[in-house]
Amino acid sequence: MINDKFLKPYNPQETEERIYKLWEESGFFNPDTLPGKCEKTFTIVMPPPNVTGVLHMGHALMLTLEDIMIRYKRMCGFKTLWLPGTDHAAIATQARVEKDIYKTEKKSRHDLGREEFLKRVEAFAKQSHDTITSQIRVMGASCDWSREAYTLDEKRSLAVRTMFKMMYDDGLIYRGSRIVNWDPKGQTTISDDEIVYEERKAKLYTFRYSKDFPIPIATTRPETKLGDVGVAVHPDGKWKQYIGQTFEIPDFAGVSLSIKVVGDTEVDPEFGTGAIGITPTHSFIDWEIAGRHALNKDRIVINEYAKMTEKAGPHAGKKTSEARESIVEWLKSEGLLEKEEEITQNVSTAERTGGIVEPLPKLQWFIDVNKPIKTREGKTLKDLMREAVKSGDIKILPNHFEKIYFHWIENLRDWCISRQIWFGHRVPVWYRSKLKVEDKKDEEVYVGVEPPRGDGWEQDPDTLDTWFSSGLWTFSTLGWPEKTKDIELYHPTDVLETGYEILFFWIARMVLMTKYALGTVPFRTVYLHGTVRDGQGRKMSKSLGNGIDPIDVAKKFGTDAGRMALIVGNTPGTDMNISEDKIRGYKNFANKLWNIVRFVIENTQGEIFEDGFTGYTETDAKLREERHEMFVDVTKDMEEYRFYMAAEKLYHYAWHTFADKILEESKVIFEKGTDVEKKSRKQLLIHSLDKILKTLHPFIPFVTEEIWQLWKQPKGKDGMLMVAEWPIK
RNA sequence: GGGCGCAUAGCUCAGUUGGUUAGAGCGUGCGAUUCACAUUCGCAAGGUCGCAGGUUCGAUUCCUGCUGCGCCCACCA
Repeated sequence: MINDKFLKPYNPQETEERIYKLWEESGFFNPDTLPGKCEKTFTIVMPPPNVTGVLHMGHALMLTLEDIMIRYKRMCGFKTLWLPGTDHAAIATQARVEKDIYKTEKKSRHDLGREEFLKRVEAFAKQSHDTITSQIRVMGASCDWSREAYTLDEKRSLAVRTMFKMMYDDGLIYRGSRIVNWDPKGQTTISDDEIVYEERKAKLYTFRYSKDFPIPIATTRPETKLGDVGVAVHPDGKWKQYIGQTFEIPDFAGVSLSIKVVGDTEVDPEFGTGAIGITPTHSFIDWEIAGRHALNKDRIVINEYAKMTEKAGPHAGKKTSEARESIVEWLKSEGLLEKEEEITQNVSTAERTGGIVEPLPKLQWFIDVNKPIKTREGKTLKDLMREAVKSGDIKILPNHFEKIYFHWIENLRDWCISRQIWFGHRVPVWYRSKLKVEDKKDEEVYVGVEPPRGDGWEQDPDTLDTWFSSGLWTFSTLGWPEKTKDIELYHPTDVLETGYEILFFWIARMVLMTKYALGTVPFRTVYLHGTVRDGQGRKMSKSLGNGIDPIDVAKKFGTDAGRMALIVGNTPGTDMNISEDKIRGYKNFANKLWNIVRFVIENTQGEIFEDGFTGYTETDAKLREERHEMFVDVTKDMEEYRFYMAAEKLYHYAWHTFADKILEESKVIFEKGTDVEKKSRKQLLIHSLDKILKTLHPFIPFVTEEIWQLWKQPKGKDGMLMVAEWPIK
C-alpha cells in the first residue's frame, strides 16, 4: 500500500535530519567500512572552514560540489574518502576574539596575558567549531567524521614542527632582517596576500635635500626622507654625471644626511624627476637598491607604532602624519619645495585590521623560494611549484587559471612565515640568551620538533603564518609525518575543490609543501568555483543585508533545493547569482519528484522490478533508448566536472520528459491499453524512476533517499540509495 | 602599469570539440484543470548572440581590431 506520507507534499524539515542520521550511522561515510570490492580510491580533503564564524553560501557551494563528486564516485564503486576539518585561521580568529573582549571588557590581549588570552581564543574556537560542523551536516555532506582534523590539533602541530625542522635543516627556512609588511594596528607582520589596496588622494612633493643638491626628488612621504642614504638614477639618464658622488647635508629638517648618488637600471629615467630618493628601511624597492650598492640599511626613522624614532631628531615621537606636515613646512620655509601636486595612489592596508601597512625592516623567519634543494635534484621551491602544473600532473579547472598561477610564481618573493600574534603554531625555535631578538650576537639557536633540554632556553614568541599549516593539509590530515596506511592509500588526493580567491594563498602553498616534503603533488585536479552573489550579482554583505544564509534556506526550502539552486548554471571559475526565487523553483522540483513517485507507485501496484526485462513495446523501447542516451550523456558530464549541465539535464528529463510526457501518455495506456502495453509501460516506469533517483541522488540526496526508502523498502543498510550502483558504467 | 576574463530573450545565465528552426529558469500574456502535484499542464510573445573586419561551403562558436564592464596582480619614486 502507498505510504500516507505521499498524500501530503514533500516535507524536507521532517526528513533531512533523520536521513542524515541514517547515513552517518551506516558507517558508509568511512571508506574502511564501505561495502564493495573495488580498491580504486577517490579522495577529497575538505578545505577547512575557519573557526571564526558560521557557514555561508560559499561554504554551501563548496560542500555541495564536493558532496556531488563524492557521492557520484561512491556510487561508481570507488573507495571514497572525504576528509573534513576546520582551520584555526590565526589572524582572523585572534582579531575576532580581541574585538569581542575589547567590546565587552575594554581589555586588550596584553591586559589578559598570553596564557589567559589563548584560553579565551580556544574556548571561542571550540564553540564555533561545533556550530560549523553541525552546519556541515545540515548540508548533507557525506564526509568521514571519524577522520576529522583541525589545523591546530596535536597531530597537525607535530606535522608543522616536523616540516619546519626539515626545511630549516635543508636551509630553506632562514631568519633574516628584511623589509616586511608591518601592520601597526595589528602589531604584526602580514604577507603580501593579506594586503588590500585602497585608492586615496595624496600629495606628491618635489623637493631638494638642500639648495646646492643638484637633483630634485619626488615623494608622497616626506617623513621617510629623514632616513634617506642615497639617490638612485638611471646609469644612462640625465643625472649620470653625479653617479658616485656623495653629498653631505648637515641640516635636513633637523637631521644630517649623507646622500650617495648611485646608478641603477631599475630607475625609470622618464618618470618623475628621473631619480629616486633611497630610504632603505621604509621601502621595498629602496631596500633592494641599497643592497646592490652597499648603502647603509640601518637608518630606521619610523617604529612599530608608526611613530618617528630617535633617529628622526627633532621629529622623534611624532606620528608619521605630523612629521610629514612639519617637514613640508620646513621645506617650504627653506624654499626647497619645488612642486606639490594632487595624485591618487594605492595605499596598502591590512586586510584584517584596516591599518595602513608600514614597510619596516624586521628580524623574521622566511622560506627561501629560490634556493636549490639537494633532495629534489637541485630544484627550487619555485621550480617545484611551476613544474607540478606545467607537467600536467595537476590540472586546474577552468584552464585559464593556470596562466594566473604561473604569473604569480614568477613574481613570488621569499615567504615571510612568522607572525607576531599569539594564536597559532608557535615557531619551534628556542634561544639561549636573554639578548633581544633584534640582536642575534652571542645567541644560541635551537630548532627542533621537541623543546631542547637544559636551562635558559626561551621559545621564539612568534607564531607561524596560518598558511604554513594549511599548506600541509592534504597529508597532515592523513597522518604525516607518520608513515600511515592512509597516506599510502589516499595520497595524492584526487580533487581539490575551492574558491578561486585562494589560488595563491593556499593552493600554491600546498603544492610547494607537498612537492618538497613528499615529492608528489597534493592533488590531481583543482576545481575552482566562483563567488556566490545575490540575485542582482552583488556581493553578499552584512551592510547590504542581501545575504542568504544556507541554514535558513535549509529550513525554508530544504537543503536539496538550496543545493540544486547552487549547482544549476554554475560553471567553474565564474561567479554565480542566487536568489530565493531560484531556490523556490527547486523546492518545487523536490515536490514534483515526490508526486512522480506517488503516481508511479499507485499505477504499478503489484508489479515487480524485472531486471533485464525485454518485453517492451516499440514505443517504450524507443523511450528507453532515449533515456539511456541521456544518462550516458550525464555520466560524461559527471566525469568531466560539468555538474551544472548534468543537473540541468536530469532536472529537465525528470520533469519535462518523464512527468509531462511519459506519465501523461501512461494515463491513456493504463486506461485503454492492452495487457502487453500495460506491462511494458509499468516496467518502463519503474526502471526509469529507479535510474532517475540514482542519478539525481548526488545532487539532491535527501529527497531521493527518502523516496527510495519508502518505495523500495530495503531490508538492510546495504540497500540504501547512497550506496546503490550508478546506472551507467 | 601588467595579466585574466565577460558582453546571448525584460532579468539571471547555459550553449561540451564551428553544422538545420540559438536554449533553460524566473518574469509577461492567453487558455485548461479538484483525474500524482500547498498546484500543475498546454500555448504564445520576445534575441540582426556588443561593434567592425577576417578565415571557412558555413561563425554565437576560431582569428584581429574597437567599445563597454568585471576581476586579479604591482615597491612609479
